[in-house]
Amino acid sequence: MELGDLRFRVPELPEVETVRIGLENSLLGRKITQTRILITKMLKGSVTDPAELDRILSGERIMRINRRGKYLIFDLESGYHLLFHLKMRGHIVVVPLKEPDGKYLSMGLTIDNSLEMRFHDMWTWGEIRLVNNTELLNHPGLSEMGEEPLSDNFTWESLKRSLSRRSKTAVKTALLDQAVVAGVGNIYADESLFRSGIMPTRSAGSLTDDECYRLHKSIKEVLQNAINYGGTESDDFIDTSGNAGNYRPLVYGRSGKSCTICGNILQRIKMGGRGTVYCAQCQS
DNA sequence: TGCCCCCTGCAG
DNA sequence: CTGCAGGGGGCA
Repeated sequence: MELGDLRFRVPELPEVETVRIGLENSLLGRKITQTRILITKMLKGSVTDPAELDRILSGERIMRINRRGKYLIFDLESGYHLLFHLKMRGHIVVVPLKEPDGKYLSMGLTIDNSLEMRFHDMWTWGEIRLVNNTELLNHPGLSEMGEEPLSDNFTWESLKRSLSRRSKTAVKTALLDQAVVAGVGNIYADESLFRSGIMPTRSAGSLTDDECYRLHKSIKEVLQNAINYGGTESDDFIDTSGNAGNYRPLVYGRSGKSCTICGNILQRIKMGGRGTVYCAQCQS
C-alpha cells in the first residue's frame, strides 16, 4: 500500500466541525456531573490536576460549543472554557454512561449522570485545556490563528496577504501554517491546490492574483463540501455517534493512481515532513 | 525558518 | 524487527 493511503483520517476543519455539530446536538445546555482523566499528560495549561479539574467542572453547564481552526471550545456557565485539540488520532464520542470503556480512552465527561463524552487518543498527542477568558485570549495557538476559511473575513485578498508574509515558503507548507488559514491540514491543502491547479512546491509569494483567487475559492469549496459529507472517508470513524465520513479526496491518499481529470499518475513527494500528492499535468 | 519530538500500528 | 506516518510546539 502506498504511504498516505486512507488508513485513517486526520481530523482537520471539516472533521472537527462534524464533531462539533454532533456534540452540540447531544450536549448543549446540559450539565457536566463528573470527570475522569486517564492520560494525565494530555491535560495542559494552568489546571493539570485531575481532581482540581473535576472540582471546577462538576456542576458546570455547557452553554456553547464553538470551533476555531481545529480546536473545539466549550463555553461553560461560569465563564471557563474547555478546549480540545484532536491532533492526529483523537476522536470524541458520546455514549451511555454504562457502556464499557473502549481502548485508548483518555478522558471522560459525565453528562447529567446518564451520558459520557469520551475522548480517545491512541497517540496521546491530543490536548485538553481548561482556561479562563484571559488564558483563552493568550492561548498561543488561538491568538496567532489566521482567518476562519468559511467566514466572510476570509477573502482572496486576505489569503494573498497572509501568503505574502511567508512568501519564500512553499505554498503547500504555508497552507499548513495555522496563522495563514485556520483549520487547513494535509488533506485539504493538497485538495485545494489540486482544484486550483497550483503546484504545491511553488513559493507562496509567487502566486498571481488570479491564482490566489482560485486557491481561495477552492479552499472554501473543498472544506464546505467535506463538511457536507461529514468529513473524509476512512476506515476510522469521525462523528460523535461513530459514523464514518463520506468525502472522497481527489489527490490525498491517491498517489500512484490516475488523476480523475487527466488520467495521469498522481505523484507523491515529501514537503516539510508531510506527504504531498499532486498531478504534474493539472498543476503548474 | 527548518528539524526534532511526542506515540502507536502497520507495511515491508 | 525497522522504519515510517503526522499536527504543531519548541528550539537552534
